[in-house]
Amino acid sequence: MLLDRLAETWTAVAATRSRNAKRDLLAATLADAGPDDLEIAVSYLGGALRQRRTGLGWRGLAELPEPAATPILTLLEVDAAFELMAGLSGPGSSTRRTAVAAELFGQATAREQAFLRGLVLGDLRQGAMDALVQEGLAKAYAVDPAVLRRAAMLLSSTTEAARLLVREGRDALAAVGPTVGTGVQPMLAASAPDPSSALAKVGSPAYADVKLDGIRVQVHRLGDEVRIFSRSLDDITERLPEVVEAVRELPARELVLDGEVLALRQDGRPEAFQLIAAQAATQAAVTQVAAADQSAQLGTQVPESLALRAFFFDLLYLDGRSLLEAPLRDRIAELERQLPAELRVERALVDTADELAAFFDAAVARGFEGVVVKAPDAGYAAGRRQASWVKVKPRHTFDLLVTGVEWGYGRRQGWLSNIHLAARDERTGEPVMLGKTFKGMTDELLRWQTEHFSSIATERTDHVVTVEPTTVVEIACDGLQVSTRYPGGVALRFARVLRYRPDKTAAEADTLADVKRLLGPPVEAPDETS
DNA sequence: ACCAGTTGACC
DNA sequence: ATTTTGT
DNA sequence: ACAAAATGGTCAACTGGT
Repeated sequence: MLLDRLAETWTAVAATRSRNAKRDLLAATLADAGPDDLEIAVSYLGGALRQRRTGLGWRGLAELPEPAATPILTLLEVDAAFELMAGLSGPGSSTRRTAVAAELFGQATAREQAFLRGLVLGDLRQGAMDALVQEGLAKAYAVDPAVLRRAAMLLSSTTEAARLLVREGRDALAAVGPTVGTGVQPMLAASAPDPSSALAKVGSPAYADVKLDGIRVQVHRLGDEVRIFSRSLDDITERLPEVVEAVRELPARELVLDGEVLALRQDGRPEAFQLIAAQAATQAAVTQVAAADQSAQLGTQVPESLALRAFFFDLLYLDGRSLLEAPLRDRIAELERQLPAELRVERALVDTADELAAFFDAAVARGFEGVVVKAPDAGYAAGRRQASWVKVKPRHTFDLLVTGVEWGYGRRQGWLSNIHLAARDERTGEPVMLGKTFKGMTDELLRWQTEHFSSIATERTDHVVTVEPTTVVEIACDGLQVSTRYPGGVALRFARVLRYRPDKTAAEADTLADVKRLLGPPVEAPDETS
């Protein structure tokens, strides 16, 4: 199949808002793809290359060669080119990658170049992604969409489901079960603003799990072989040797566990997410030892490595038996039989909103992120964000100044969208930037912002309109994080707009000191000798 | 030996 | 990650 | 009820250049 066929489909899919029409367009193209093309077509129409990383990004695509006049590229050729780029590493690889990319894009027509660009950047904007491609594929092959979706979730991707479907047929799809060693799409949680609405969504009684702010992991064990997958099903086994060891010591031979990895301090409170994530992103212990040796010789400091531990909250597979369809209460019972308490997330079974609120308050007081409220009867809905799991986190609010706004893209084109947020410096009164947000804005608010901020603009560039720092906006966030980018040394985490405060003047906005109170009482500064 | 820019992954 | 919009 | 888009911040790895 020619790449042009997918580029054409992409244009057509983007042109309609009807999901059914999108599905039919996708189905027509997928029905025409041969067995060798199907996986690539499924992946590309879903907006993704088959390679997880190619080393190409927006910078690498900044200058493209003249487009070709006629389409000649085949899917196999394109996939091979990206495969080549993905495999390049070491000195000279960057130059080589640029050359390969230039050759590929030089053979592409203008429309194909735009399509490829969207694939590389994950920026297709056609109003259809993985889920709609599944529907299209199901229609093209006349299989039950629910069967296809389930297979995709259990096989880790729609591409894998497509491969199985085209090679082994419909029956093989229906027979798919969870397999030790193949990542299952993790179940996600909906969210609620407070404990009582969470309980209202889930129903009672409900389980309340302490929500840990770390790295989501799915751990597979088959005998001595242990594999750890991240939320996106990346294999991160090499980065978490302590977790491998802990799981190897369990009595069960075959396991698929769902949990969170983090580090606790001496006092039992969790380390900051930033430290945990940094540790988890660091390659194998061998490298760390080497780095420590090296820095010892140089007399420099290497940050002390954190002891990462896994805390599990679900069990999906045990010794030949899938537990995906089993109700949570049964999965929990089995989890408690198989794992010692030190490896489990703390949880309670609650009946009332008051009990839940007390559990939530206690968890937050101990430094944890919040709670996840779960329906005892629900099965494990792989890959879905259902009301059977609902997370709740404390919400903090500040009144901040808007110092600038950025022009939006895509459906926000032509509107001033992303706003720059600042607190007042308590001494000088000058705004200190703490981050940006585009969240919480309705279309109506976007219209208002565009008009309002245009009227108080002091400076304009291509992307950013600087404004007089007089507008006060009420912002919600999950907390603060240490920042080297922003001058106050902190940035807002998950900031979103609640409402504008036309009733407040700039002088009434919160100060940097007000915001920093969220960090808790200031820590004794260690003696800094250099 | 170190720095800066880019990419990719986590939340 | 969160939120809004549209089917 | 679900899917998609729009865009946030941080960190480590990697590469090329000084």
